[in-house]
Amino acid sequence: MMIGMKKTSMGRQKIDIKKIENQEARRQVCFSKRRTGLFKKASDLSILCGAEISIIVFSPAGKAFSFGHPSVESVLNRYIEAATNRGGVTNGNRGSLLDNGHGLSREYTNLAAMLEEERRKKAALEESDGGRGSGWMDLVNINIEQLGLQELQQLKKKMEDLRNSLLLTESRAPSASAMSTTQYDNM
Amino acid sequence: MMIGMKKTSMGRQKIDIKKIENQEARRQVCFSKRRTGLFKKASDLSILCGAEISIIVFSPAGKAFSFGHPSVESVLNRYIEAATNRGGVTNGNRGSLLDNGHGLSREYTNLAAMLEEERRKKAALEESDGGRGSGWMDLVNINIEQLGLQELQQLKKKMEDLRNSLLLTESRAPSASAMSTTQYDNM
DNA sequence: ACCTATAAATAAAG
DNA sequence: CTTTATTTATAGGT
Repeated sequence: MMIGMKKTSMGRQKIDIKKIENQEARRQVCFSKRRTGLFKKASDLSILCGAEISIIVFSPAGKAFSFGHPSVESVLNRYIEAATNRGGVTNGNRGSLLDNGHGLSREYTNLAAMLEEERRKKAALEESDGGRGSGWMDLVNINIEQLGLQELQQLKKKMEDLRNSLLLTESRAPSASAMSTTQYDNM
Repeated sequence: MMIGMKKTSMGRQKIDIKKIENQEARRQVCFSKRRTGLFKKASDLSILCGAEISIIVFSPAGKAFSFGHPSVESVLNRYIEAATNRGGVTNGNRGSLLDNGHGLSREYTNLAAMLEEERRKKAALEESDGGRGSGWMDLVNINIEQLGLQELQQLKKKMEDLRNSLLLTESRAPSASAMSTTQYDNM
């Protein structure tokens, strides 16, 4: 830089890592730039080290963006599988459902409680249906309290398989990295 | 820096973004450093902009690491919900199952096909069971081909709800950011 | 794990 | 979107 030349920019300023509030524009710009940077870093990491990565981001406005290598779905599948095979994950997040480190009886309790809760939800749902339902759903209505641990585990696996086939089916030809800017309607 | 002082480091070197091979140690170090950096960037973004973020990373060795704000599970739930409500997502990834942009009849076809496949899987599973099963699973055995679109959609939703309650239940008290280094056994 | 020199990301402004 | 000045991330070495 030449001596005596006036600065034409104040350059990058240091900012505190705390929520940007009451500056809609500044926050939006920051989000866009940093989301781009984050996805770039993820891409670099996956290429350099051959790591599999999935990132999902919701903007403050509620738009969803995602990055995945080889794909979001394949990584989520692998994660869910790993968690399932382990019987749970311990990831440091407070309130994580997939809470590991319990014995079988505890797992049984949790499973039964969860299914019980689901049964309540379903009942409420069908009630709100105003009795218009054809009743076919009752076919899935198992008397959960009667089931043993092994059966609960089988049901769990079955539901996981079903969910996988419905939502998270293995992706095909996932050899390259992919970036995406999926946008749902603002929610 | 003092004049005449010898450089004690060659500083950061420029590297190409291509897979590091045949240098196990270098790749491992790179992975650790960059994973840390990636999670830091994600944390900064979530704090600065109030964004919700979930990151799942599998190391080349197969270890899983995750970051989530407010939690991995809550963001995955929101993502799956958003995809479900839309009837699918369009995320640029090749082979994505949640492929949107089709009419209802096409969705029906896909759903029926998926459930059909699931039926086959289940049959195979029960066969490998050697007939030891108590048969309770048949209660869930619906004649899928007979169902209409609306019923398939209800079944889909039901299965999603069940899966959510089994694996991705809403996390409690997820007000703060969380970093985690979940480790499964190498796979 | 820690250090240093340099590459890369990015805040503010145009 | 582009430029610029500065902060931040990190490759290689110890």
